[in-house]
Amino acid sequence: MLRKIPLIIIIGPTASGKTKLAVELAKIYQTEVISSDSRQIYKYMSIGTAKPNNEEMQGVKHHLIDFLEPDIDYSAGIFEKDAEKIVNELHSQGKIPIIAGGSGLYVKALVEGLFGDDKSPETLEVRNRLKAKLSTEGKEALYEELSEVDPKSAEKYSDKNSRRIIRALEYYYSEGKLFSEAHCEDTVKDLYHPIYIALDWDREVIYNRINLRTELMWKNGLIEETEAILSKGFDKSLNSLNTVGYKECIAYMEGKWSKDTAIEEMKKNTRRYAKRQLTWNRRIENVNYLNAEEENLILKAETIINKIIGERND
RNA sequence: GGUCGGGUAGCUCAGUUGGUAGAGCAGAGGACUGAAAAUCCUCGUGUCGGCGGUUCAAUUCCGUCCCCGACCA
Repeated sequence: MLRKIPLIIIIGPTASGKTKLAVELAKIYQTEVISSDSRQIYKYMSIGTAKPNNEEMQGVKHHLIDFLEPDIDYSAGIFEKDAEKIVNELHSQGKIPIIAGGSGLYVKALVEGLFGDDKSPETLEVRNRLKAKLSTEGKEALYEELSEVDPKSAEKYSDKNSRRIIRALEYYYSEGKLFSEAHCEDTVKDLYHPIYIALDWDREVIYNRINLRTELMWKNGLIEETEAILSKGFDKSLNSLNTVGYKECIAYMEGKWSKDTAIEEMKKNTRRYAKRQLTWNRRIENVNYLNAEEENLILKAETIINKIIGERND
């Protein structure tokens, strides 16, 4: 019987200390870290994404960090493939992979898998067509189209979130299958045994950490970093730059906001991001919550992990 | 000490010709399978500064006290 591969997965809102805990655990288990962060993948975006530097990594190898130019598109699907490969490599070396990062969908894609094939050029074409329709005819028209094609998906996306509508339509047109039907099929991969460790802070405390970290980012050169990225010729409309921190910094650089306003907006948007992460994480089952303010945090995490690994019989 | 403004949601304020109140922001809850640091939905009860008085009824009118601001001494 093939055993499932254990994965240590560190979750928690932004600024909760995931990176640090991941590094400490990697040292203990003599393993490596796979980042599940949709923005730390990009080169040059370091201060604004709180990408760990050499000192913070303490010699622990980090994968899927700092390896793409900001104009390269990436996605949960590509992440799944990339991460899977590294997981297998580490596992074959007898190492337990540690996954740490803020992008919940990426983690889900890795652990549970995604249905459908890779994004084909054809899919992109369909998406562009749908985006064009959105801007000329509006989201009501798109929603109507989805209601006709796939009423079940339309019901699910009754909030008329145009991103979701486009995705459901794009899936149907490029795969020839209803998005809602694909959803019903069993897509859970069941290859892995995820061990979730969540860093839990009082709301007020994590918000304070976010506020302080934001101030620090500006002090440590967020403006210079953003300037450098733009002067390399990367356009501000790139998805990679549609990111908390860079958006506000660009608004400041363009004179739309004062520096103070930009900083306050960045704090607020980071807080909201953290809140969304918390909402997402609440739906994950079998999460081991650790009070991040407690003493011996690392030891506690280690105890939990050892217990689970010792008990598992898959 | 005197005069004039103010004191209403966490903040900034609106309002009630007397029938116990509502915006913006902040915040909260939620959705979300290839853009996810993205994208989208929902949510406003608070001793209307305290205590008295008038009134069927006061947050609203009157008195008084407290607090904040400006000006005058």
